Amino acid sequence: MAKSIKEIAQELNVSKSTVSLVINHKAEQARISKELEKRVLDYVKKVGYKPNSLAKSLATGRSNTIGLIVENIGDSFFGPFALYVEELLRKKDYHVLYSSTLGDPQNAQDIIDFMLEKKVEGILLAPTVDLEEHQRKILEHKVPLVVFDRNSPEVATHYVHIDNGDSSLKACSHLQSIGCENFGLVTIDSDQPQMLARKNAYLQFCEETGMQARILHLPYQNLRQKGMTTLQNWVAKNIELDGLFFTTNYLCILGLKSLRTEEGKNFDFPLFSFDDHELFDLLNPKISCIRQPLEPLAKTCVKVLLKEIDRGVSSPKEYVISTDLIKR
Amino acid sequence: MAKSIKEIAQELNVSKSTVSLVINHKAEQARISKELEKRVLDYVKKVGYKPNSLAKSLATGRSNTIGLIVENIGDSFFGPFALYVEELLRKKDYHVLYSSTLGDPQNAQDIIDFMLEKKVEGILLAPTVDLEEHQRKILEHKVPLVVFDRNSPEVATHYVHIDNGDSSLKACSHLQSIGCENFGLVTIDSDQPQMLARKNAYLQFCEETGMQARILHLPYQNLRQKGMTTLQNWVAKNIELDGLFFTTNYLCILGLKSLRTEEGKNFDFPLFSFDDHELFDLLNPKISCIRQPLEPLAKTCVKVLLKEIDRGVSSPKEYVISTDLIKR
DNA sequence: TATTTCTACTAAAACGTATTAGTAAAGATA
DNA sequence: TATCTTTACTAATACGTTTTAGTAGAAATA
Repeated sequence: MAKSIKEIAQELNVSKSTVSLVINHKAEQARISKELEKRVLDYVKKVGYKPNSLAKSLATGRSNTIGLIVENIGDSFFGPFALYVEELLRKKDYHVLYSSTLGDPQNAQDIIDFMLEKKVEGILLAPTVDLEEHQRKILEHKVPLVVFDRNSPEVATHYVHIDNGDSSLKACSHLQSIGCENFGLVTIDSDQPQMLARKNAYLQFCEETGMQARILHLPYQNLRQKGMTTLQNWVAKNIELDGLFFTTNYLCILGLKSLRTEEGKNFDFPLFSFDDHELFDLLNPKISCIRQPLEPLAKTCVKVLLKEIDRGVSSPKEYVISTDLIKR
Repeated sequence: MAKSIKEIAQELNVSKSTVSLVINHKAEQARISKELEKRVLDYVKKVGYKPNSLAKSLATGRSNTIGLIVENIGDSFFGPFALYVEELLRKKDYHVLYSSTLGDPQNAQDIIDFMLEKKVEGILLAPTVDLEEHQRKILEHKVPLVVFDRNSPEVATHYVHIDNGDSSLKACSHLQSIGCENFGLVTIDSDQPQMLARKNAYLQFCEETGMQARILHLPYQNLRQKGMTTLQNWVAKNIELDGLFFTTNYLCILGLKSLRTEEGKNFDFPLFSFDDHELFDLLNPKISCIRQPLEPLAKTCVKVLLKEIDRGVSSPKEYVISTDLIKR
């Protein structure tokens, strides 16, 4: 059914080269006559020719595809982010090959290998732990790489991210401004730099204001199982708490769920989330948050990556996107 | 940097065939001696050979990739669904090429063409309007196709879906059982079969119970702009309403947002959503819903598609997944 | 010893495309 | 008319792999 250039050439009694040149709009430059050009074009249209892009990529060395590697395409940050990326790249005639690592380095390795084998022209990566070596591998293959959201400082790459420290300070100030004098921080037991930055800003705020720091580290592994009771116990123990600052939206959701569980013991202090969520403005009490502006984030990632692809790999830079404080 | 089989062969003073056969674990079958096999294997490992999967696919006709086409990878149904699909296929050594149509047939056409050109081995499609022709095209190319969630009845394909009518009846009965005697239906102005099925079940329920049918059709286009006020006016006009049944979760969210807007006029009747949402159990009043079991849905889609790929295209069948009624 | 069988490989073709060097025929130049 | 240009193409090679048919030499058979 699907005809190849070879077949078309035979059926038209011309050479493969002619057909290929015409199809790729190089008829003029190759001095193909207008008549023949039209004959080929018409026939190509008639039989509904579709190029085999594998062969094409093999011959040209270009795949017009970029890889997007995230932790979880199903979550409320990466999903919409991926959509923006796809939209932006569609306009530039690129396609996106996405994949989720689920935080598993083995998955990440497989995905990266797969993408390199597929000859993606560039990779957009939100790294999880222990990915330094893979990043190096990508760079060794001369494949442009842009890292976003998280970063492993040991490998120098282009890095697009929000200002975690500054945003975190904004959050603290907001909580203070609405009357919280003893709010705690709930974060994840992980040394991801963005998490550390958020925590450190909180600590800095404590130091500057003299507020006592109260920090809960929830386990990164099996958060679902242990997280809720740990949080409940912690809140029960620290009765002087009058506000909670969650360093991610999924932690905040977990907080909402666990603090609601014991019907009578509803908390009655403000919650603040780093990262927005579709329904935060519907909840009671309303959740204020830091919102990562997805579109600017995606735009910057795409712009930087495309530039790398166009002009070749350049020396790594950092790109900081500022966040919005959403008061509710 | 990246060596090819050809280079490796030269450097080892053997033929390309030998290297290829060894790499593909066909050394024994091709009577390559153990010693040579080891020599090749060692060298291949040493130089970190990675096959060029474009060339491989071109030669074998297999891409080990399947396409997943949804409306919006960023939404709370398709995102997590996609993750399940990816996980399931990863186990079978397949990779997923996803893409979002955003409901635009032109996008859909481009995406399908792209996927066919990339020689995906099968396609999983949640069709939007006017996709009949594309589905035909896919089938013409002899590419296995499984349609899910929505369906255009004009083209016969494998179709995995939930039982919309039955689920809708369950929803109605539930609302009745908790005391609603005059609940209305809020749906979308679209002739997608699954929406019609949900509506028709409601009508059937009305007929059987004698309840007066009250249906609001919100515009599919620019829902965001017009939806809220339309809904507000409708609810204000129909004062006898004592419950609302939304045919999708995004309509329910819209409902929550618009009915909350006028602070004083909070509604005080139950809402029911077709499709769950991560935060529905946190809202007040709690939202009961029909939940589409994502995992069984994904499992069935993948199973059917892989079977088609394995055994060749077979005559279309329907697969119905039953839903869960979540009472809150 | 002449023939067959086995061993351990390799040569060659194929997948479908892009690209560059080459060429035959016609036209222009001197 | 002999040479140079231009026109309008095509042949050949390359991309990196898989696969099948083939082959030289050794071993076994008769």
